[in-house]
Amino acid sequence: MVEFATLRLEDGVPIYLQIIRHVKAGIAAGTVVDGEELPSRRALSALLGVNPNTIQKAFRLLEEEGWLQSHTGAKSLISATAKQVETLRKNLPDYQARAFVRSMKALGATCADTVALVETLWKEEESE
Amino acid sequence: MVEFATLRLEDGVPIYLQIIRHVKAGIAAGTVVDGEELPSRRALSALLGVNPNTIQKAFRLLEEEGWLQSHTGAKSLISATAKQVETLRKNLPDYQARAFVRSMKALGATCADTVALVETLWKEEESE
Amino acid sequence: MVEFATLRLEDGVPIYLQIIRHVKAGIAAGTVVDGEELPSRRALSALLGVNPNTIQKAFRLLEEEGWLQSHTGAKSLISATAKQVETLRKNLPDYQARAFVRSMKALGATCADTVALVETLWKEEESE
Amino acid sequence: MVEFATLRLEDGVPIYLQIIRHVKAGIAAGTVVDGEELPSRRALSALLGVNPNTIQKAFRLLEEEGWLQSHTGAKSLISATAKQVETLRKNLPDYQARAFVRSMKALGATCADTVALVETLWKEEESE
DNA sequence: GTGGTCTAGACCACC
DNA sequence: GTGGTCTAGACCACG
Repeated sequence: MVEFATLRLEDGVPIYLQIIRHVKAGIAAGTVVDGEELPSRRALSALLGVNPNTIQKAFRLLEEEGWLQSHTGAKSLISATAKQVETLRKNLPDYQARAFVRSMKALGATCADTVALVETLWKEEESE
Repeated sequence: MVEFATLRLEDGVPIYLQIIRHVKAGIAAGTVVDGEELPSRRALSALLGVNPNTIQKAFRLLEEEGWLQSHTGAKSLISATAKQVETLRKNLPDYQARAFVRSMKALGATCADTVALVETLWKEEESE
Repeated sequence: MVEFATLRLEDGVPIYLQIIRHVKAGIAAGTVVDGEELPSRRALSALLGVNPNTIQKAFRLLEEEGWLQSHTGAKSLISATAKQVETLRKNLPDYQARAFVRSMKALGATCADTVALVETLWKEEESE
Repeated sequence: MVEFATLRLEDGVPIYLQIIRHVKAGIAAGTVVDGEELPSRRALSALLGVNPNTIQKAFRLLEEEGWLQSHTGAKSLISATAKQVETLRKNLPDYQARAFVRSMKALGATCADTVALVETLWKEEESE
């Protein structure tokens, strides 16, 4: 089952895009594999506190792009061939990480500072 | 004059927010100081390829938060007291890093993975 | 449903202000009452031939002044307590008349001229 | 000399348009006649508390429409042939008065109410 | 030239 | 369908 519990929605970015990116990023990272189940639209809607229509939109777009197969009355399943995954991994250059590195540089931080900060916060988030 | 040539606009995040962040990052980094001029709305609009109105919105919000002063017919000036800068310098990197850590966790990455990724990208960005 | 069919947009005055005035006039006249529905942004936009955003601005300002309540996905409703209506009924005609008197004086008209003009136009408008 | 002392600038309408309308309305009303002097740009700017550029714009447009003749170093003079005045009187249907009558009707006032209100306010304004 | 505002159209999230 | 927001372009007043 694709995991959404750890997804924190960010402000200013369309929610349906964040959901799509989350799924794609999981596929690229290998934590989400072909044939895996997705939560039902209703469950995900409740989990994220978002309108079912918005979930529906994300799922529809994912299906149109071929990352998802959904059959009425059954759960949606991830559909990712090795080739698709390969392409994704190349074309999804981990925007967030790259943007993060750039912004830390803009703030004048060093690589060591940044790594230390990440490690500190990682532990903090763990204990929450 | 505050520098914007290095700003690369990211897709999916409101442009005016990216401009605000860029200015704040400059202030926090110390490359932008109190009393410094900002480019005119038209100049910045042409440089970034966005509508002057979008720049206007970013500047208006920055003014409302007290980071700049603008007077009709004259250039806008950065307005940052030492105290404001201090606060910003403390909170901004932390805020960015926390969002990044959360997104990496959501992808199922480990702390070690993340640190490695940051170090790799840091070097890549350096050589560009 | 608040009626806008009789509203004739005037040139040289911001459209959103004319819309605001029309709604307030309706409330002051008693033809628009508390709890009444307003047309949707799209419907009114089509009726008046202006951008939906302009309607939105008028409605937003009316809401900020407490003359209506709007909830996403539902129609906007007029919100006018008896006290608010009373105040409006007293001040609005006076305000409009004062501006008119000033402009007629500025043209060098006499009081008698002005009264005659008003009476003439009143009849003209009646027969239309 | 064309009189501007009684002109009260209204909010929301471009200042240069209000100045143009004031002059034209004076011509149509007969209180401003051919050959009459206008105040200097500087004097009018000071009187109305408005930027000289804005006065200049109004004068320029009036001249382009043929209502004004200006010669460098001399005062501007009204230029209004009988025919022009006739045309103006027909085409300038006293927008303000008509708009005022309409708005009072929208407020549910009667003709008598309105006339009484105008007379009251006329005296009030006089004593100021 | 400068900043400020109004109108316009497209897109988002919600019912 | 609804209201809310972002981007866009033109115009205004000002120095």
